[in-house]
Amino acid sequence: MNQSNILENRFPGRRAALKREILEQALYCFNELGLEATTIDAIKARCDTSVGAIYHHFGNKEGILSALFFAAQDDQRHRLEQELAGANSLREAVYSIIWSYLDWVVDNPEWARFLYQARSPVAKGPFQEELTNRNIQNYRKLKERLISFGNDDIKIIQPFEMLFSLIIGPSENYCRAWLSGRVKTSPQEYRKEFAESVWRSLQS
Amino acid sequence: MNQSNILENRFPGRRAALKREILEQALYCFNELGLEATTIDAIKARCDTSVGAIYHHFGNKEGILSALFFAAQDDQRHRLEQELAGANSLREAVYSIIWSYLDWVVDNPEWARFLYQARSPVAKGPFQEELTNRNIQNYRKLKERLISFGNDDIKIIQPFEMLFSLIIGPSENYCRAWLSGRVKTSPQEYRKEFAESVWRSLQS
DNA sequence: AAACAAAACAGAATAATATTCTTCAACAGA
DNA sequence: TCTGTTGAAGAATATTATTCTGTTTTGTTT
Repeated sequence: MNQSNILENRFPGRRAALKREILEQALYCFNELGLEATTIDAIKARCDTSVGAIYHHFGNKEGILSALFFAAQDDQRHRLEQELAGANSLREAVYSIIWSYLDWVVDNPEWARFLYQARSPVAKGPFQEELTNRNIQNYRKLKERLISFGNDDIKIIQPFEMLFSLIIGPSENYCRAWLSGRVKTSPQEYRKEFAESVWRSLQS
Repeated sequence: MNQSNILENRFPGRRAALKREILEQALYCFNELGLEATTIDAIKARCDTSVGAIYHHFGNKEGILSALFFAAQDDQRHRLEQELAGANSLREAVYSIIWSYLDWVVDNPEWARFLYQARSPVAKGPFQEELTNRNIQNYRKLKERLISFGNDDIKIIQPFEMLFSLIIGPSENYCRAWLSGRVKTSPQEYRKEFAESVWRSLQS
């Protein structure tokens, strides 16, 4: 049972019920068994439907993968934009990015886990271009938002392409470790420390 | 053609020639086509051998994947240990970790690319336990090495499990972006900036 | 060198899995 | 009600992974 409503937001209505069900069970299978080890048959069995229905909705296995991936990514980005909208300085913006990221992962661990492992396959599959476009788009928007605050209150010495890695890198690495069980403490416990550390790292 | 000798180090000698060849071509296929899209037949065709030979050497597709993965990981760790051995302070140690990481990725881009995308599958497959053990081992060793310098010259406020993410997170994120083509500038150009930024982030 | 055992290799046969195709049912709009 | 469109089922097919059996090469022992 998924407490979040990522699927309901993206595929609303009664008629999409089976579509959502397939995606939900596929998400479970992918996370539990791994991408390659998950068979259409396994998904079919878990939601008690037919191969015909699955292929009707998604075309092929990659279609399921991509649908899940983009749903998750959009939800994550949506959260980011909400948080970022309230920021009134570069410092607040950096904090927003980090906190919204950590919060989202903690709120949607299964989706986050999937997002990490599905990126490479999606990046190579038939949705390659769509993914690239989205990334460029998101990247540009974020850049403009950050630049909008100006550099006055603090000198940001790093080039921009590096800046993004400095901001999100530590949180991302920790979340991966947490989702894989390598570390036990919830990322949320370190919210403050992550944001402050990053902010320190940005001072010239 | 691979200029590095990761394979020759790990599977030396004349008799392992085909084994190395299979791995090299498999690496190429996995990176080019993706893990799932790579078929045994495609690998077979590229090194002009038989399915029998492939299965004799690796058991199954996951066997190939895992052999490549552990070869790469060991080489990367080896480089880290070499660099780390020369460090005389916590500051130098942090620099060593970051620099050896960036250098290794730049020297072995194909291997690095593979390492990122193969982690999840290997972590779930039959070598799950071996991977976990190695990680625990490496993690412990690194921790002890860092602790050996003492906290005297600088206060490290973060808990240790978080510390590792602060050190390697930014570099890792940037390398992923670089290997996927999202950013163009070589990680090596930012060697200094990455290390200095991280060191700043660690000051209390 | 001859004999033997073990490993390397080849390729046909089989099994597992993804995908297509044909058919029928539910449903929305005229 | 009729009609075209979408949803769904499951048998049939195609693709791919894996097994199995036999042959060759290699290394070792006598």
